[in-house]
Amino acid sequence: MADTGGIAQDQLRSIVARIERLEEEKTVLATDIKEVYAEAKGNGFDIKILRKIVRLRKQEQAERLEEEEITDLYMHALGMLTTPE
Amino acid sequence: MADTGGIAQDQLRSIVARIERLEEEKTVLATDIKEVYAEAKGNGFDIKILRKIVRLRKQEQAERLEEEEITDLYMHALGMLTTPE
Amino acid sequence: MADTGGIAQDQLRSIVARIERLEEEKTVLATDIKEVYAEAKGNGFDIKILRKIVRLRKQEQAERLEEEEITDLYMHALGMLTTPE
Amino acid sequence: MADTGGIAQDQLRSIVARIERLEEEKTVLATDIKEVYAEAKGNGFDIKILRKIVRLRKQEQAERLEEEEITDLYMHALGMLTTPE
DNA sequence: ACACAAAGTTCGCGTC
DNA sequence: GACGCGAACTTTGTGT
Repeated sequence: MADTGGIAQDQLRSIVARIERLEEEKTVLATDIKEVYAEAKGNGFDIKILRKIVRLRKQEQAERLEEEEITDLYMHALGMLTTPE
Repeated sequence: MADTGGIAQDQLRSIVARIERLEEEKTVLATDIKEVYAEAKGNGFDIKILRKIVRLRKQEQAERLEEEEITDLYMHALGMLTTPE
Repeated sequence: MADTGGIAQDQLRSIVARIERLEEEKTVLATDIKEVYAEAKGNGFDIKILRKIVRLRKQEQAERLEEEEITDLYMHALGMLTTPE
Repeated sequence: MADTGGIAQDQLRSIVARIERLEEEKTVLATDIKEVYAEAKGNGFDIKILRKIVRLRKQEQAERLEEEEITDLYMHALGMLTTPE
């Protein structure tokens, strides 16, 4: 990495390129999502409610995962498991 | 949409499913990006600096686009271009 | 606000002072919370689990509020209420 | 703590209650701070700049404390002070 | 103004 | 007991 004239620069370029590529794809998806909402609105759905439904479903899933986690945590605390794999 | 017993529900399901699918993909990309940063860190790069580089490049690109836009605008104003189709 | 030599400066001082005062109090509370965790650890409790319990309880409360909200939203959407007050 | 049927549960309840109480107060303060910013904005101040001012002042204070600490350290090392407190 | 997403900072733990 | 790592919390910026 101290070799600033050599391999490090190539590595840096590669890293930046990969990140930019991924971020670009992410932006595309964000756009797609917006379009779905817009289309739904065109079909008479209320975007605000749609967003809330999506959010609620995400929360419910998160809650489920969280509960599993805490169960695992307790089981470990009680010595019922040795290590998380 | 008032037809709550029929097609609207199917539509709603479809919309929510599409959004959730896209958001999931977006999450995957966010994870991938984090992994690239983590890998870079493992190779001795400073994540904070990497983020700054990426941010700067995005800004520069935005500025370049901005300039192109303004240039186009002027050229149109001067009658040097016809309207873009 | 353009009157930089006069009232605006006093206002600015007052604003900054109020914020700093509040942040100081906030920091004190954060310290207190840490101390409770530390004390609990001294009594054989697992900090990680404690944090998770607290988080979970907060989520559950948030979920309850969220559901009420969405209920209201639907009722409005169905024309059962006129305006949110 | 292994006495899950007895005192530990009371202790746990007490711990969680204390934390939740403190966090609630902390939330109130956070809200108050936001309100001060909002009010300032209403009086024509730029929130972003205000935040920067507050941040800078905090840094400066931290630096001052740091210097005092180092000074104390040196003075101790030179035997110019006895141990504090 | 509110909620979401991203970034930065801090904290707790395992290791040496 | 100090240091680094990984995770959690906080804060900042953005979009609706």
